[in-house]
Amino acid sequence: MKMSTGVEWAVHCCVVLSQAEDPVPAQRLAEFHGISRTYLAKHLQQLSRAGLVSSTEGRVGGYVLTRPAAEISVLDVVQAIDGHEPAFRCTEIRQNGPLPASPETCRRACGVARAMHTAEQAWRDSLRAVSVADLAAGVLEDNGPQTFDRVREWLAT
Amino acid sequence: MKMSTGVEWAVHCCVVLSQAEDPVPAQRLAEFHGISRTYLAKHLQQLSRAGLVSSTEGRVGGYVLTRPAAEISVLDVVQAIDGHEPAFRCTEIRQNGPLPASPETCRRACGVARAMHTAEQAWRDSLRAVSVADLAAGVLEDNGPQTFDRVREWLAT
DNA sequence: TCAATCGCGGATATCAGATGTCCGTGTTCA
DNA sequence: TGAACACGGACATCTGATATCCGCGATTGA
Ligand code: SF4
Ligand code: SF4
Repeated sequence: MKMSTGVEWAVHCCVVLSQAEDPVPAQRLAEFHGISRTYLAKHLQQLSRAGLVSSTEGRVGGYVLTRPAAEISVLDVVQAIDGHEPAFRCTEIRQNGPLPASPETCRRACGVARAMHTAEQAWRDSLRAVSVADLAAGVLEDNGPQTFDRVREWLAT
Repeated sequence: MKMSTGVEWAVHCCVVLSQAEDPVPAQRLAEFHGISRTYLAKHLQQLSRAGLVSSTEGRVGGYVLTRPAAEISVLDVVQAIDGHEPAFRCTEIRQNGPLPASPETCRRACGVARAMHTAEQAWRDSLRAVSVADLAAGVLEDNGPQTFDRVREWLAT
């Protein structure tokens, strides 16, 4: 049970993008976070395909959020990077062995699968309740009010 | 984000064990579910180390639950197999780059990590609310009242 | 027009962990 | 004493995550 580390990168990038007024190239986002440029590019493309960010090509291109940060939940970012596959995947072992469950009882998920899916639903609900804007506010609280001014200043360099 | 498939095996084994009156050898549990004997043995050892089942060696050995099924939650089984590591692991990328966060602000987890951990807590709470006994009751409901009689009969073979 | 900068997608390499097997040891019981 | 069993370690294998690279097309400013 491990989440892709790219999720952390993507979330941080979204927070930064929420504070930038111009498109930010992947190059810049990568060096700001001290991470691999080429690999981050892959994840930004995933965000793009998910419709969370939009890209502009060419000389002064880069990435911009497509919606206000308050309308982008952490769940959106997580699912854009990590996919929509549930963590628990039923192998239907109840259909194996000397006493297999009958096909008609297998039409709906068994109790085990139901419990797992309910738990994952609770997890998703919790992540959906937090937006990128909330996170940005948290950063200000933790690092001081001028934090994003410094970020914008560095991005303009 | 993927849970070990051994979790499904382990949960099913616990349900079966909750209905057996004698110790059940790994061999038998494996063929009942149509899965690998040697690999399942590994997982049963993990359950044993976690204190969920107890093993008796020797000629008529096997596995028995150490507690009533109602006192074993699905979370217990999941953590015994999958470990206690959180799915989200902070890499502290806020300390990288041209504007690193100061060491004292990094003493506590940032907003991103807090949101992730809260969500995982909700997931654990949901799994903790379901016991192996609950699952066994669900099986009876899905597969008919004589299901476990047939299971016990086969185990006695 | 031309060169530099940028996003995009595919191919590829690398690596860690999950999955699965095997064997030697010790233990119990018929 | 031998058969059946649990246990742990040492492997082998396979999958997916991680990471890099290259060629392409788009855009912009010199
Ligand atoms: S009992 Fe549930 S988890 Fe197990 S094989 Fe059946 S549907 Fe899948
Ligand atoms: S912002 Fe949170 S998740 Fe990101 S590096 Fe800092 S502590 Fe880790």
